[in-house]
Amino acid sequence: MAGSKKLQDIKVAVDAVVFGYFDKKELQVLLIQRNIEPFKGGWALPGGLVLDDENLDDAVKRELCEEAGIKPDFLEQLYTFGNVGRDPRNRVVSVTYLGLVNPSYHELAADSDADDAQWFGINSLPELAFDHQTIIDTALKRLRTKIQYQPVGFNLLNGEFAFSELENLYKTIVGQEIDRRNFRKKIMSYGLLNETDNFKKEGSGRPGKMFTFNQEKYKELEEQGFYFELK
Amino acid sequence: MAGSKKLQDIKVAVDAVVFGYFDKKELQVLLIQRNIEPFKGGWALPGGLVLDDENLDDAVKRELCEEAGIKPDFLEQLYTFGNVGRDPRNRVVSVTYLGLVNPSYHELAADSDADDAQWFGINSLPELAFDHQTIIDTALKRLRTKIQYQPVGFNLLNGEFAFSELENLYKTIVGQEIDRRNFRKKIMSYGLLNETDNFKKEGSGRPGKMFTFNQEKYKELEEQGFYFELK
DNA sequence: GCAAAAGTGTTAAACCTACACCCATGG
DNA sequence: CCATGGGTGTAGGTTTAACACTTTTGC
Repeated sequence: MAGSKKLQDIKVAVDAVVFGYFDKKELQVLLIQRNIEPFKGGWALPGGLVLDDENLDDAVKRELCEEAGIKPDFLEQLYTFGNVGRDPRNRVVSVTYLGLVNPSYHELAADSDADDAQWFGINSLPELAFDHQTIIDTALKRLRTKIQYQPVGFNLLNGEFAFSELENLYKTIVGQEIDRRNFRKKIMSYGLLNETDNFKKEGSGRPGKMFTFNQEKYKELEEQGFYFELK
Repeated sequence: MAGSKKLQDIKVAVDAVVFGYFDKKELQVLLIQRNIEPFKGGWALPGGLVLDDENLDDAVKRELCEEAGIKPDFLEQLYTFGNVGRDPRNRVVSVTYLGLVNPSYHELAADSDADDAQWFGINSLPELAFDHQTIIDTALKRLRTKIQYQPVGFNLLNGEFAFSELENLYKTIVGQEIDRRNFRKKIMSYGLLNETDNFKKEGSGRPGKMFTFNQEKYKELEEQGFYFELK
């Protein structure tokens, strides 16, 4: 760390790309309508400046809570965007996060000042402020990769889910057909799903068994060098 | 981006973990001896504050050039460390990078103000300033993972290398024995190595053919959805 | 001719892929 | 009884893993 230059004038922000997966259609992204300039009235990722005495992780969590009443089930650092000129006002370096929430957040809470927060389908996003479209692209790419070697998909489902929901989720995220039988065999072979006594009731057709993901067992296996992997 | 709070007082720095691989032993990390407080006289990663009108990537490149006369063959963002208290003076958020250099950097340039830059074996690091040990740990972990699904190892070798050098590199980084025959078959099967007419002269035993890595072909294949992978 | 590293094939096991029919439910 | 989605097995091909001897060179 050198630095003998005048006074650095750079702001540090955090922004989050939070994905949700509701009603078996496309992935959704959480956006906030801006009520200040620049891009006033436009849509942007939730986020904001980091407080002086606040860790980065805490800052994102705070912003998500304040702006949308959301506590993601999964949240990890994505990438730091800091090019000159990405914010027209002054230099802002933004540490971005990738978040995943379960379907209980479909209806955004009426508590909090969340009235300008909204879910948008990944394929029908509005024009976005700053370089936020790039950030979303980066997040999507990461999610697509990550879901193939870490069991993060479960964070987008309810605690209890039918197998077909998992199937649809993977089809949606990876964006291609999967072989139902092979997929089930593979997932089941890891022994990470616990069968419950419940059955999926909504929808037509034969009701499917509900499963839960065994997080503890996964952690255990992981420590022994096990790698979740789909191909 | 909310922010109506007083004035944010956070500095933005970049730091780099640059790895080198020389004389077939352990991986080496580039460290700089600090000549200012805090940790004056101690060892730290190369890096420093970002200039107001400078992109993050440019900032790391500049610092590496200034502090050690090095231009890495491979350089990518690693992680952003920004916890309160990681710098005893004031709040510093550090965007860290992972860099790889080829063996021509073994002797650090006499140009530049590089006299306090030095290579340290990954297993014999001195006490490090700030949270730099954590950063190195993160970088090592990333390198170990990355080398298994992206051909980054070649950036640690000379343009022309013997197969055994590649072998040793993988053994060193992954930290376990590999089957020479299977490894060679696998690598060769990708058709990404060009045979040269040269032979390795140093060392005893039968001289090995020298190869070069075909970067162009790799880029091409990559665009067609090809994934380099070792297992 | 000895020590040191380079070069090379085969076989069994594991894993992946492709593929189609019957089952349980609600209407 | 029909429509809808749930649940299941097998065979062929590909990939991985394990394993040891011959070749070339310098000394």
